[in-house]
Amino acid sequence: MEKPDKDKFLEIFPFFRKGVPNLVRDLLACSHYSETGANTILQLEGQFCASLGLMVFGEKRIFKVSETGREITLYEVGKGEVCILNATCILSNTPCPVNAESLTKVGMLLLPANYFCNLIEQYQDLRVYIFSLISQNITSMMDLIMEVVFRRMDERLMDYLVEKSEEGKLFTSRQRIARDLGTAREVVSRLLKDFERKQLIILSKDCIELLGY
Amino acid sequence: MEKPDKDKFLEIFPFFRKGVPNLVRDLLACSHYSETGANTILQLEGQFCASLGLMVFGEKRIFKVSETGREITLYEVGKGEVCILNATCILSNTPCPVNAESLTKVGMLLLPANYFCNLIEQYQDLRVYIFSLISQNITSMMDLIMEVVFRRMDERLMDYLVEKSEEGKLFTSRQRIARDLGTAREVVSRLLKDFERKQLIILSKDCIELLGY
DNA sequence: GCTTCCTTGTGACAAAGTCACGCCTGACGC
DNA sequence: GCGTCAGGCGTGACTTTGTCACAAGGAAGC
Repeated sequence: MEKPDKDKFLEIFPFFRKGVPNLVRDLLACSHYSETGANTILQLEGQFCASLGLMVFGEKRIFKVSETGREITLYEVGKGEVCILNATCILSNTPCPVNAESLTKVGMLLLPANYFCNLIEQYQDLRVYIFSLISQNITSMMDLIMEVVFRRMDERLMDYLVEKSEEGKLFTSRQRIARDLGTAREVVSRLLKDFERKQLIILSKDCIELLGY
Repeated sequence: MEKPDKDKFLEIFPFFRKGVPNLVRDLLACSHYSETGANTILQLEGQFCASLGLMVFGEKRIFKVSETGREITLYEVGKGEVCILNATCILSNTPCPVNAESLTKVGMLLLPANYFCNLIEQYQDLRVYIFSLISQNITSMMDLIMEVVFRRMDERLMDYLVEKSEEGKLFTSRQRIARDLGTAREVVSRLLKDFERKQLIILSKDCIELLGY
């Protein structure tokens, strides 16, 4: 795939349709296009962000790692989205507090940090866009805190299965599920077996099948 | 106490010293001053924020409540600070996702939502201020998630005791500690007794005394 | 064939949350 | 004085969750 033109860009980022056309022109003029394979580290905790990544296609996950190696996925960023921590780190000139990893092959428009700072000063539309992203993100952070502090793991796991499955089927390793939920692989295994015993799911090689589907 | 004048305001919010003087003038002109007693609910989850509260003195805590009644304190806001969720909710016109409660008697400058939106469009200094608040806050949310997901409660409790105590002494109920940490009262009791057994603290009526002090 | 890496299963144990119960104390009204 | 009521606290039993050590299986590469 090539760097998107203006029409293609507006198709992917429909938010900018309502704004002034110059913003899109400048965004495209200042950024360059880059693709990366699946399962590649895109950002390490503690590093400064060189540029803002506007996702053209694919998905990446934003996550934290504990000292003991356990992980938790904070959120995922997909087509037509921007990682809000990426934006705030650039705007506040602070190092990035999280890691990022591509889940699929990804294509991004990379807007260098200083251009992004200029554009956000210049265009009210862009400020509104970023603010709305921030508020959504903070709210989702709150929800995540609620999840991990107050909810039981079996509920969280079942929600995860329902959300991530397609047509009642999910082909994700327990390891990966544990990493997303912020728990241990053993816990996921245990709970999945409980679910099977309660006839909520069927476990077969590489596949978790939801019976309620 | 009365509504602060310009000098008093700059003493409390030194950030605005470097900015244009008109911003402070407008901030003061548009806001009114209000005081509230200790332990009073200032904001309920789900309600829209009528105005931005600039803390002149006192402290409030921002917290979440679970269905079962357990609580966790997300952060506290003190003199010279602004609650960032308050700001983002106004700017994104979304209902507030958290509760707020005064811990002491508090005095706030209340800047009505629409004035705040106007001022932030008008003054770059104010935008920079809010952005820096947001990035700090998001980072502190990340830290909180790391805490609750990855760290053990005894470590978190000991950190809490050290941070909150003055001259090695703390006069906080176990109930309140549990509410701050997002755990149950019984857990706090149990751990404090462990600490005492290990000769890390001395428990007496109403007081927790740190021995390492 | 072999090694290497990733994933999984298991049982035992430790840490943390839940629940039911009862005690104490201070505030309030009578 | 007295009763009562709410809030804080302590306890033990139990469940849920995280940790650890160990073993086994499968896929990929050589």
